[in-house]
Amino acid sequence: MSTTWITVGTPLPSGPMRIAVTPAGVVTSDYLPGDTGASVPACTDPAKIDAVTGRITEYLAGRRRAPDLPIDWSRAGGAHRVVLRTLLTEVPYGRTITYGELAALSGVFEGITEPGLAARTVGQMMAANPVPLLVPCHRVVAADGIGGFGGGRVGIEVKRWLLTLEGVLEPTLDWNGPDWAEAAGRG
DNA sequence: CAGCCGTAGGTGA
DNA sequence: TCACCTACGGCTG
Repeated sequence: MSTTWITVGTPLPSGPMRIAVTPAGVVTSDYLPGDTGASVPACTDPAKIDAVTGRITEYLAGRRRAPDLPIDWSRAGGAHRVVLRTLLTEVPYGRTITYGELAALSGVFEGITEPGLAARTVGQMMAANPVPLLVPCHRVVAADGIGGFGGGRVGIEVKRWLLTLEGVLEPTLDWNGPDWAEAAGRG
């Protein structure tokens, strides 16, 4: 499977994102475009670059409710994939769900009775989400707060930024995204 | 209210 | 294949 990278500039606190695409769709996205090995070449297909760049840019500008890019699910299998797909299809823009609620909704943890175990496992799965942003793992929060996020210290800032974009959180003074009042319908 | 701990899936070597 | 590391949450002191 040929994989190529596309770097997309964003207003996120973490800076540009790195998106890996295959013929099937987006297989990996990463908020922190580290030097992930030289074996993967940059994408040179203008159509793909336009689609990926355009839709992510529009989503982050508040002009689109989801990136709506095709996802290559090959990096997530079994229960992991079920949970990610449940999140993608059941939790809409501007809504949040707790780790425990998503666990129950996915139906993957039927036999688990240990309190908190299913929720923690979902946290693991979110942390291992191969396509953050496309699968809105930022909408999954802890029962008693915002929960965590990958990518070190800047990670939680990215989560807060995305939740602010979707009108879940109120913007801070350094908010650099689209007009929140307009996006929230308070015009 | 602030820790502590159980438990299982992902990831890198 | 193995060891290590968590993006939680209920319970205890």
